[in-house]
Amino acid sequence: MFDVFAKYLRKHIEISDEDLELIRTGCVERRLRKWQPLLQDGETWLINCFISSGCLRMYRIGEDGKEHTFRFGVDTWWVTDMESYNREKPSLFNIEALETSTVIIWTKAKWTELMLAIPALKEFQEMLQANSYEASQRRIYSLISSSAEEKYNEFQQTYPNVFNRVPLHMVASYLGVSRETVSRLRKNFTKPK
Amino acid sequence: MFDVFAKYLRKHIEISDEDLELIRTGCVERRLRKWQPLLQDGETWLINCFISSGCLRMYRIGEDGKEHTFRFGVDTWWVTDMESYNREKPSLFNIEALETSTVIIWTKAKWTELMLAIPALKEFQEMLQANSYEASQRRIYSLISSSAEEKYNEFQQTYPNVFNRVPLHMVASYLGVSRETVSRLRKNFTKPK
DNA sequence: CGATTCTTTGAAAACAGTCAATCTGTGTGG
DNA sequence: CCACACAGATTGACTGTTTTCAAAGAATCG
Repeated sequence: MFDVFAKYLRKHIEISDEDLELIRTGCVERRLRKWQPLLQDGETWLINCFISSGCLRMYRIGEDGKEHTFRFGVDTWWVTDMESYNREKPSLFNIEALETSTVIIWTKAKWTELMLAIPALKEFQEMLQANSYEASQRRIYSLISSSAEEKYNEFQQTYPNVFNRVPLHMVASYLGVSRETVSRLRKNFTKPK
Repeated sequence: MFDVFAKYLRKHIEISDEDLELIRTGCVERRLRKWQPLLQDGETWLINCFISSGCLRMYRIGEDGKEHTFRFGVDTWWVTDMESYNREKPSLFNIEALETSTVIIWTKAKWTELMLAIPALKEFQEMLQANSYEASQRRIYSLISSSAEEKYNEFQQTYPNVFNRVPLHMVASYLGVSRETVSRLRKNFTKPK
C-alpha cells in the first residue's frame, strides 16, 4: 500500500530512493473497517494521514446533536484536523471510514523531522496547504452565493468521485441543507432529462 | 504609519533593528480614499498588503451581478487574494477601502526575498496562514450549521470591531443572506430587550 | 428473512428572498 | 443655510424555497 503513496509523491515532487525509504520507515499503515473511527472528538490529532484507498469523512456534531460534514477524503487525499494538529489541542471533529480503507500515518514528530531532512517535502506540504486553503475559499464562495440547487450541482461536478460513493444525507450535511431537500433536488435533476 | 506595523510585528516575533529596517526599506505606504479600489478583478495580485489603519473589504461579483463579500480587513489585519498571489493569475476579486485607509505594501518579489533573509518572518507568515485557514474552517462550519440569525449573532460577537463600522448590506452579503433579512434580524434583536 | 440504514414522499409551517415604496442620515452645491 | 441627491436602512406584501415531521418505500447486510 505504500506503493500508492510512493507513486503519488513522485507524481508531484522529485525525490531520491533514499529519501523515499526514509519516509517509508517513518510511517505506519492502518486498515480501517467500515464505520471505524480514526479520530473521536476530544482526542488530539497528532498525526499526518494519507488515504491510500477507501473513503473517509470528517464531521462535527453540533449543539443540536446533528452531524455536520466538513470534508470527505478518498484515495490519495490527505485528511487532517489542522487546528488540533497545529495547536495540539483536543479536536472538535470525528473522522471515520465510510468504506474499508487503508491509511498511512506519520506521527507529527516524525513528519516534522522528515520535513526538516527533506526540503522538497516541506515545499510539497506548503503547496498542499495552499491548495487546501484555496478549496476552502471556493467552498465559502459557493456557500454564500449559491442556492441549494447550485451547491448540489457544483459539488457533484467538482467531486464526482466523492459524490457517487457517499450516502446522500452526508452530502446534504456537507452542503448545509436537509436530506429531504437534497433528495428532491436529485429527483428534479434526473426527471427533466 | 510604519510604526503601527513595527509595533504589530514586535508583538508577535522577536526581530532586530537591522531586520526591521530591511523590511521597512522594502515597503511602500499608500493612502486610500473611501471607495478607492486597491484591486480590481482581472488584475493579478502580486503584493503583500498590511492595513495600518482604516477598513477594506474584498468581494466578488457573481454571475447574477450581485456582490458577495469575502472578507473584511481592519487595522493590523492583512488583506490578500491567496489564489492570485500563489498562482500569479488574474484575480476574481475586488478590494476596496470602506473608509480612508492606510496600507503598507511589499511586492511579492521583495517579500519572498525578505522571508529568505529573515527566518522568523517566514515562520510568522506560516503562522498567519494557519490562522487564516482556521478562520476559514470556522466560517464554513458556521455557514453549514447555523441559521441566518445564528450567523448574524456569531459574526457580531466574533468581529465586533468590524461589525459596527461596515454597512449592514455588506454584512448581509458576507453571511450569504439578503439585506432585508439582516435588517429584520437586527430589529428582532434590539426589540425584545 | 428480519433488522438496520438510507432515501423518498406528502403536507404544513417556518423561513428567506424579491419587489417596491418609504424613511433616515450625510454631505454637497447653490 | 437650505434644498437636493445619494447611499443606506427599513417596512409591507407577496412569492418561492427550505425545513420539519411523519410515514412509507428501497436497499443493504448479517
